Amino acid sequence: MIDIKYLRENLETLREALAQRNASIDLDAVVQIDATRRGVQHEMEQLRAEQNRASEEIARLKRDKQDASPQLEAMKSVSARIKELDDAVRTADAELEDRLLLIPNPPDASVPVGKDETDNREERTWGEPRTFDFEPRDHVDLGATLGILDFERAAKIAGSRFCLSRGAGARIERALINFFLDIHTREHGYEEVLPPFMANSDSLRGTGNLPKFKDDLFAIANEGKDLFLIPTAEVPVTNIFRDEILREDELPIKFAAYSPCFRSEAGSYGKDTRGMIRQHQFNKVELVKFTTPESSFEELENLTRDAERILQRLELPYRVMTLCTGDIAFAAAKTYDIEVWLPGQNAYREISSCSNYSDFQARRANIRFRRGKKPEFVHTINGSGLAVGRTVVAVLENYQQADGSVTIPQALRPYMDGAERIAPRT
RNA sequence: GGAGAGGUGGCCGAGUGGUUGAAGGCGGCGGCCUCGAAAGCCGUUGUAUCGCUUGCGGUACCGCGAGUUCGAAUCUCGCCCUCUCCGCCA
Repeated sequence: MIDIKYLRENLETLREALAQRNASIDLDAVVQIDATRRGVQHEMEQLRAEQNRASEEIARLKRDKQDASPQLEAMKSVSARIKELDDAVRTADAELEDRLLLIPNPPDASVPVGKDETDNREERTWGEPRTFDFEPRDHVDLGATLGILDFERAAKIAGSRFCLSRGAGARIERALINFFLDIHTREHGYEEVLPPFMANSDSLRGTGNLPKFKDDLFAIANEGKDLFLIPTAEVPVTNIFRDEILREDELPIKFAAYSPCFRSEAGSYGKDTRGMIRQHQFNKVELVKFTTPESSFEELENLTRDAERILQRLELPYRVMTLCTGDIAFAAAKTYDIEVWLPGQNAYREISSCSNYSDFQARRANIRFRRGKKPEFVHTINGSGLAVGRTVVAVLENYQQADGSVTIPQALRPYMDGAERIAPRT
């Protein structure tokens, strides 16, 4: 959430930043509501002060067994007026909050200005896309031949955009989860957490998924339940410290969490319908950091490198893109996308998105830390480390052989009972 | 799902209509004492917001929301959450 004080004092800067994001927000209306609210609130507080003084007077008179009825009579109208003003303040407060919750995070100055994904900037590439002496197949073909990915039966069970993994397909998914968590906890210093896979609306508001992106979520249908399936472990993990004040010497706090992720994909009809690139449910290991404001951009660099290292260990070629102002997500101040090479699509595809949210989520979720007298908002950073389903896709497509079998990456073999390849079912 | 108990400051824990932002304790910070430390003693120690601004003052906050009242941590109603017992259950 944007700081209302910042909005008041940097109106034109903010207007420009939001324009670069292609966001149309009526900032003047916000300023107007804020001014009205403060005016009414001030008037109300003056009256309350008067009421408090009178109350003390009345208490004193009663103690002394004196008549207080004139004071009581006089305060009746003051009390009524306070109630009116209080209602007005509440109304203005609610409207102000509604509007503030819909204002995106202004992009950091280092973010390239651009209108859409074509303006994203390539930061670096790693590895060489492999050249095939045969026509490489995509993971759907490979998965069918190998008998490890069954989309037809998944559709029977749950509908489109689900996958049923079998045998080595299920096994490699589990192997990757363990591999990711082991690297991040043993080598990168993250603490493993296993969070709830459902979260309430306060939590989703904290991370910025609500109120604006309700349609992207699956809500639990039970009557009266305020619960949603999490779209990413970022939601429960970021909310671990909601409404808490941390100590400076605890920071940075680094969590790695496995969770399934549930997304309605409401806005993506007809997009990536083939295979397991875009599913209603997928596994992911998420990295989440809580940092001081001055260290957050450095910590974003580190977190991105931590995610990249997984691809390096799996020897999968990738590139890192900085998202431009027009492509960056609602809550993020800066985002790097890591895109893995997929021979089946002859393209780089996103496998991790690493963002610095600055104090945007911390303000919404009220996550602070203390150094000196005043508590300050922390900065939050998170990124995939990595999306598991898409890693399966990348491994199958990059490690496929002419006979339809798939070699298992060296780093993964200890997690697969030493197996070296996945062979077609006979 | 049924029955009961309870939600107060960083933590524990008093308070049951009127100097209560809230006793007391713990913890934190500063000081005294000491060669140093511990113990002991003294002092200090919430958050948010508004207004004049080295500082000071106002207002709000005792799970959340509504109500009664001149005045609510305290009384009434609704909701949420936690704990204990029973039932069901991986």
